[in-house]
Amino acid sequence: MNIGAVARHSGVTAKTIRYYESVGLIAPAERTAAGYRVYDHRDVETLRFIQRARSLGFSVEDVGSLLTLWQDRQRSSAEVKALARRRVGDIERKIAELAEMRATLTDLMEHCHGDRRPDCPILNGLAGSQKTAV
Amino acid sequence: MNIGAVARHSGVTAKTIRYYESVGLIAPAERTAAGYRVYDHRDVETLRFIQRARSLGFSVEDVGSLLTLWQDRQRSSAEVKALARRRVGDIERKIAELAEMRATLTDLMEHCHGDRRPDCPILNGLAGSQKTAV
DNA sequence: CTTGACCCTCCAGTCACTAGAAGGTTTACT
DNA sequence: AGTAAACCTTCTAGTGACTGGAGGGTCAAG
Repeated sequence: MNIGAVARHSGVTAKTIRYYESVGLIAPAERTAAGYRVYDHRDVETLRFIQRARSLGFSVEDVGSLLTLWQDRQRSSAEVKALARRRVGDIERKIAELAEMRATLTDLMEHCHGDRRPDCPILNGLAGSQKTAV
Repeated sequence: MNIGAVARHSGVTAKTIRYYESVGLIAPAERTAAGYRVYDHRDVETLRFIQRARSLGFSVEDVGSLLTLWQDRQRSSAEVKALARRRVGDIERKIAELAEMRATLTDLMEHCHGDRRPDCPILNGLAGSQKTAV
């Protein structure tokens, strides 16, 4: 399988696959005489795994750890669970932060009539009034 | 006021102030004979404005628009409100996405006993089982 | 007159790709 | 055999929003 085929099957673009190889997330692929990278169905699975982990917000570095754990039959599931738990904590902090931003913004918006008049409480709020401080 | 003082008063680091100048977000500062940047209390206010807007997740480009609107005494509040509304939309999409990630991850975690046994539903889930697909 | 705190510019690195240039290979069709 | 399209290769550079560091100049106090 060439890189294009594996890209289609895994959902990871050819560019990104080369990138993953260059940063050591995946092992360098075998090559044909002409220098083309060759893959098999296990590589497709690995790339799918990577893609799902990335879509869950794991960093490429985290995915590296997960891959090692995935491929190591001896690993304890506690390690994986710990990694996942940290990740959930990160996600929750991020959500809380965004919710706070939204609250501040909607609060500012509620006081803005949003018409042609130049007086705008949103800008006043951004300019530093205490009552809307984050 | 030197850049260090304005940094302390505005909460934006000196590095970042220079960066903002370099990308045109703020006007180039006046200089002393020795080449030191000189600021006044209006610059501190502008930088505070920028920081608050950035902390609400506006991109530097958006902050540029907001700054223009802030400094334009003739502008309508409708423009500002539209920008804020788009931003709230962005935030909500982001929150929804993160909530989905969290749901998938906690779901996977609930089925992982987290002891020393290598059987781990998180990894199995990441490897592509349909029932935990995102 | 020296110490230390401050300032300057410029270059490189971060993260996770993505775009594009310049060129080689393979496949299908005529 | 020729050719055109679709593939592949490497390389460089760009994204956003900074951050770190090198290598140097300036200023105020003691």
